[in-house]
Amino acid sequence: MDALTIHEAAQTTGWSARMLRYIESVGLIDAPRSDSGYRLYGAPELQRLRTLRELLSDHDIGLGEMGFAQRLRSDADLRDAIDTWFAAQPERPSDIPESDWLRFEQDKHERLLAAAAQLT
Amino acid sequence: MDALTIHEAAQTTGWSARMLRYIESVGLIDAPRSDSGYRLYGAPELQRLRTLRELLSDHDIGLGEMGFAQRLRSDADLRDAIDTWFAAQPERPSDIPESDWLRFEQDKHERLLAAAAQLT
DNA sequence: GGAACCTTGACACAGCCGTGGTAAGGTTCG
DNA sequence: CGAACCTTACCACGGCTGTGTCAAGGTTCC
Repeated sequence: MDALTIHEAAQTTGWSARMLRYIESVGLIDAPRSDSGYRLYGAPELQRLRTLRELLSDHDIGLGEMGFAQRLRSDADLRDAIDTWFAAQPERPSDIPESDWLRFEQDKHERLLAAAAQLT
Repeated sequence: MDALTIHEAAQTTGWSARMLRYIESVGLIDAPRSDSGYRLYGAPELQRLRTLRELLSDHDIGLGEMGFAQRLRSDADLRDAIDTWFAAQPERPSDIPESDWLRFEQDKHERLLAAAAQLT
């Protein structure tokens, strides 16, 4: 009983079956497959689907944006290029010094690392 | 001679005047204004416009994505929420351990901090 | 073996995005 | 003062996105 079929998963998560396939095609949530190729949604996938839905509506972003966020985290070159572009204006200093959020980011990553360590 | 008008800036950067205004509306590059409200593009703005163009074509992303990237760096809540969503699947361990890129990120931020320090 | 699922692939369609153009009005400058 | 700029605010339009639906075919199960 711990693996729902696509329509059942749709029902309990509030997505449509079509959207579940779409989400998979975007690369955000891949459901494991049965021997014959049926998608099987277990507890982790259902959880992610629900939190995804929350995340999108809470912050008013779309699947496209999430796809981009994912690309950002898998493509180091892109991440660096964008960071560099935003960081690079030594002239006209902005009202918020760049080093502030950099420091903040680093702190956050330390927090995430600590949290991740506690998961194992 | 160190401030170009919008059409001149368009000419030398390869954008259209229309796009320069659009880029500003997205919040990526705000040109300073003259007393009467004319946009004035100085060397820093021209530089950013050129590198922006490069960035977009090199990585095949659009202004919308850049806008989202900017939102990511200014909205700590959003950043944390997305990071948490991607990080949260202790079940089904992914092939690339999460802590790897976290560590990588932290290293990168240290590099960026060092680079920023050298700018001043 | 047939009903009720699942699969992929395609067509459809509203809505937003990038981009251009134009209109109505202010500014600069010869 | 008139030409040639600039401003904002709209309309237009092709293309991509999100979403639905349908078709053709495989799977499960009573």
